[in-house]
Amino acid sequence: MDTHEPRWLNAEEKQTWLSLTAMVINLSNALDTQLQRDAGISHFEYQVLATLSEAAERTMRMSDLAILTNGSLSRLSHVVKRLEKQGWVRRAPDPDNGRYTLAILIEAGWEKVVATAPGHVEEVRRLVLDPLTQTQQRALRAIGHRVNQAVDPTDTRRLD
Amino acid sequence: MDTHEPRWLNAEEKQTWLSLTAMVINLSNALDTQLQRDAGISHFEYQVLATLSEAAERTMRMSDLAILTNGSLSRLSHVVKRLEKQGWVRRAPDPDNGRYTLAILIEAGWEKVVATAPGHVEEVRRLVLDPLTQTQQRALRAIGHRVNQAVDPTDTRRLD
DNA sequence: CCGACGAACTTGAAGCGTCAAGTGAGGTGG
DNA sequence: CCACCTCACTTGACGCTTCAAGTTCGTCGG
Repeated sequence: MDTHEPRWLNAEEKQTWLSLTAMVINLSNALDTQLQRDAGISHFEYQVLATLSEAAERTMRMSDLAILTNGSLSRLSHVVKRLEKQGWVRRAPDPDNGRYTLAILIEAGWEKVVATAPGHVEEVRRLVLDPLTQTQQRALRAIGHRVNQAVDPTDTRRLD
Repeated sequence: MDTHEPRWLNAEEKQTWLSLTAMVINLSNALDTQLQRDAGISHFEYQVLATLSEAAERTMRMSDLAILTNGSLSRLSHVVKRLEKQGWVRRAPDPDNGRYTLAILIEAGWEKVVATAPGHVEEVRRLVLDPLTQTQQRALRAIGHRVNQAVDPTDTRRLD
């Protein structure tokens, strides 16, 4: 086999890594499943709706929304088009600067969030918050911060 | 329109949650990007090849492989078909029981893993292991274990 | 034995994300 | 004041995952 032998993973590091990848995939699946079952939307669609629902005027520029939802602009564009077709969101050019597009959560979309959020929050509690102690939650915030910094050092969101 | 008002997330819980979802997405993207760039394969394809490379005889039943890679059997079936087309894997019915299919890593696939693993491990170190202290790594293993148990209580893999 | 049932896949179609190539509005330099 | 450039998207095609239906192989009851 190889003879470069890079800094290989020892048993504990491997365990850390397996544990993390399993968690990543299991969580994604579980949340998508719950939202699909109870609300017929994907986790990303929910994130878009929920993020808009908390924004001033329930309105946000597409590019800002893309950053907050951790998605590409292209992905967001496709998703917002679908949400628009559902009658939950509308788009309008930013009057301050025609290059920007504003995504605006309209009434039916607000109602969708209100109807969906409680069940989703319950699931988040059940899968993540409830099984963890306060100390573990604090540790998880710090871990997330470190990893997110490593992935994208220019990310300056208030996620500490 | 609800007045149930479930146990809502407080500021810290919300921070924990945002931090975790951001990490989940950032990590998935970063790992897929690195593997795609350096080896032309997806993270899931790598997981399949790497898992097979560590199995006895470099052989595993499809259903066991699906569990270890956290994927559905259908997804695995499609992926293994592609890997087979690449000449990295072959399939054969289990001689002990014709209902099972064995996935077998052949020489070219082993070489692919050997060529790809060092760069991937480096990236895992850079993004996850290096930024975290020993204490945080221990905490992350425990957190992963708790969350994975919550998602699937029947999961009995040795992921402690 | 044989017929029904279930487990372990496999397949095809449909939907979502990505990537690359457009479009159109706002600067900016000459 | 107009050519050019860049930014903020938008679009279309392609690839991958999912979901629902098969198919095949054992097994178990009669």
